[in-house]
Amino acid sequence: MQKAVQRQQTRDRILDAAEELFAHRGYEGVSVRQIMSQAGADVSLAYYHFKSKRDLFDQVMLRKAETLNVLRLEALEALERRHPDDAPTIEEIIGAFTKPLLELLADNHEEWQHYFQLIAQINSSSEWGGELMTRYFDPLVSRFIEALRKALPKCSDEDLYWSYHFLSGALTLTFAETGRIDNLSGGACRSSDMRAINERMPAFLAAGFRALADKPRN
Amino acid sequence: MQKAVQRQQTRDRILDAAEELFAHRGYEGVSVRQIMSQAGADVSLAYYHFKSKRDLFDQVMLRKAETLNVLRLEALEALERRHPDDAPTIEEIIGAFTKPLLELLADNHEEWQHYFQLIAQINSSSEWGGELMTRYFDPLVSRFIEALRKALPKCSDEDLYWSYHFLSGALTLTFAETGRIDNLSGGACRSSDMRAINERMPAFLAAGFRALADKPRN
DNA sequence: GCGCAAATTCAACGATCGTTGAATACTAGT
DNA sequence: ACTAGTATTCAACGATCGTTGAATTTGCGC
Repeated sequence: MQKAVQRQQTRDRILDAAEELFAHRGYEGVSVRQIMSQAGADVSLAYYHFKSKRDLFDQVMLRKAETLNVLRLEALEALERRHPDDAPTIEEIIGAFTKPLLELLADNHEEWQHYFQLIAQINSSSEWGGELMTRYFDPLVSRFIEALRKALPKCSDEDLYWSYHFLSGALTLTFAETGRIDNLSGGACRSSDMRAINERMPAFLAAGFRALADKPRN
Repeated sequence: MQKAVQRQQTRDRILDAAEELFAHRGYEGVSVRQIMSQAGADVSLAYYHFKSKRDLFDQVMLRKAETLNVLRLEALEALERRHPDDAPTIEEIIGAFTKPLLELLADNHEEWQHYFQLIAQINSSSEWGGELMTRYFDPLVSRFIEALRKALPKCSDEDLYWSYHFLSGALTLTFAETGRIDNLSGGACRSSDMRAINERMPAFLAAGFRALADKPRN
């Protein structure tokens, strides 16, 4: 086996183990030793491939963030290409924002579920929420908000950003699949039912956007 | 000073310090030593008042959960008393769910902000999300869902629980005041602007509920 | 004011933490 | 086959972790 190939394989095994454990127990809840044990390698190998525990965490975040941003941008641009003159509906724009997530989960559920759980934790963290989410996802988010602004020309900036904020909360919680809804609904709903989510989330959120955009301000 | 009084004061000082630090850095991110240092007491005093670190955490959760559940239930029952025959609107029910939070923040912002940040982290945690939130809040949540079901008689259980799930995500993120929206909006919105939240969140979410309730299923 | 129990401090346990430098195994290029 | 450098392992550092038992201070009832 080529050495460069093996290096990348080891690196990925470490990142996979770190991703799963960080998603499950949080950054501080996992030790480098536990990660390397799950990766099947010596502790100090982590410090050969990464500068520190924090750097390892950042690389976990970065790895899939790029994939995610590319797919979401492609979905949005494809949608806009289908609407050269008029603006797409809010449902379609939100669909372009969520569809890539659903497809990634359909292809490789376990892997991406871990990542989405990680994002949900970061997003709700008062310590890292601002900095990390901004760094990795805000450029794309701003791009989506621009599309929404075009589709809702009467909507004020303030209403637009608050609407997106509500969307963000619903989205991250839903894709984290924490099992909350399973317990609460007594089995009527399942966190992992992506079809149910796809049928409901864009409609629910689009109606919210319109409610704020159309509502007269007092 | 009475001994029983001083005991309670010390206990509360420990709980306050733990609440703030847990909210900021998470359960694993804080050591008992740091908590007791902030509380201005010896480390081992934590184990005189509480069984373990985990027990201390549980007591932090429990303390305000009861206050919160009582206030929310009162708001809902007051609303239902005002509607002896007809059902309240969705906006009113959601308002009864969120209004107590806003009022608690208005009275004592810092204290309750810490608690809401803590809840947001728990709610997004795949490890504790199911168990802890269910234990402390599900009875009241079920009560609210009953009220919503009455106001939306045509809505299926599945749509109702998914709608509440989206509400839950939007709510916990919003009240955690992570500062995400401040960064993203470039200052147009502020996480701490409770008036802006009160004007928008019930309207946004109520529209979502109606969109799912009225939408014909395919 | 004395005694007793409750509240608090002191000192320390073994375990685990993140991290590092030196030693070893391996493999690609010659 | 030899070498050079890359990947991996070994052994250990000081710091900090959660927790505990014994010693000490404190304050109320008699």
